[in-house]
Amino acid sequence: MKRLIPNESIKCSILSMLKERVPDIDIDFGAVKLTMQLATLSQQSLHLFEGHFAQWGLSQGRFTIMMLLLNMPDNEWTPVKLAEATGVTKATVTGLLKNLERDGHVLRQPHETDRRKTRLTLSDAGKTLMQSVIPAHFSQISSYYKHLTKKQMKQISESLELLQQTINSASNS
Amino acid sequence: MKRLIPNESIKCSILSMLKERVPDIDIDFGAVKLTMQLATLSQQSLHLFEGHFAQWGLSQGRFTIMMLLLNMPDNEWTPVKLAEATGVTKATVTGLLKNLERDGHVLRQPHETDRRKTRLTLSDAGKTLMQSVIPAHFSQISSYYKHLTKKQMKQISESLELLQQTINSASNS
DNA sequence: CTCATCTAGTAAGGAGCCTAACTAAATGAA
DNA sequence: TTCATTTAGTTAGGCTCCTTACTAGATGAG
Repeated sequence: MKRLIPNESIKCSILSMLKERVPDIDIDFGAVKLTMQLATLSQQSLHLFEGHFAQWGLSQGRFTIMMLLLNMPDNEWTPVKLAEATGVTKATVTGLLKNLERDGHVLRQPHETDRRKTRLTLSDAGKTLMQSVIPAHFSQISSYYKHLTKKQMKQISESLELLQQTINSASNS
Repeated sequence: MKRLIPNESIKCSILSMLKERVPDIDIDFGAVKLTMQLATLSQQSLHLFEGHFAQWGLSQGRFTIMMLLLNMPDNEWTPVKLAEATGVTKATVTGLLKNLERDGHVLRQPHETDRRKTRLTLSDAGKTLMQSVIPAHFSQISSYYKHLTKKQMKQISESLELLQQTINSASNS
């Protein structure tokens, strides 16, 4: 399991060590604990999703790109538009497209009027793949939450929303 | 901002597209939404932390390793022990150590009795660095949550705990 | 003692992310 | 028209992660 976050027993040791080492308190150890919890969860959830996509030789990034190409063909997708839509650099998109094209999922065609641009589309094979991935993927996901009550789901969603806001304000400061 | 998750407006389009494309319901769209929320949050929080560590030329992985070497010297740290403690492969640890040694933070010494092993310690420079990173890092973290109430913190922590369990049972199935 | 096996660690190569620097094409102000 | 600037996209090289395959040393059964 991909973590790079200390395991539980070691996390505890570190926390108690911290309390000795940084006793001058402006530090809320509740916040530190929460942060560790969040970091661990984030690692694990992303890893879970990656494992998911790996079943079909995809990854989060490859899946997202193919999802966009599949569902919004009117958009005349280009690498730059994909980069903006997914929040990743142009160079990263280039790399992902290179492999997606190599694997026969995506086609790169020159744009008719603007010769700088590249028009991106899913190949037939790519479309077929997505047709089988999508139902499996999303029913798999929804099965994870089967044992949670509506109320729990709501609480979790609210908490994630709060964290989202916290992180956004932190990122912009 | 590193995401590789579609932005909000596109996420909405995808969701509505999904409802047409996969109408045979065993799918709880609440769950799908929650998953997207979790994925986005995970990406962003990890990215925030990375930006954090980058202030001192570190990364999550480098910081974790140095934290372990600093706080638990009795442990006679070796690459294998680090890999176990952090949940990452031996090969990954080798790579991280290579760079940490190159940057003068960590020392690799041959083990006295078992010549297969490598004894790992922080260099003086590494210790000094951590002495300045730790207080700054953790006070920065705790400042993020200043505007949250105790009650909110508690709710968030519980939600993360629930998600943690959900993910763990999903990973083991 | 010997030899198969286990353990510690590294190497090679791939993927997904980044930044910085580049080419080629379009645009627009003088 | 011309030439600086902007835009689209790729390349090169770095980091962190992975898997697979290897070397060297320790261990233990016969």
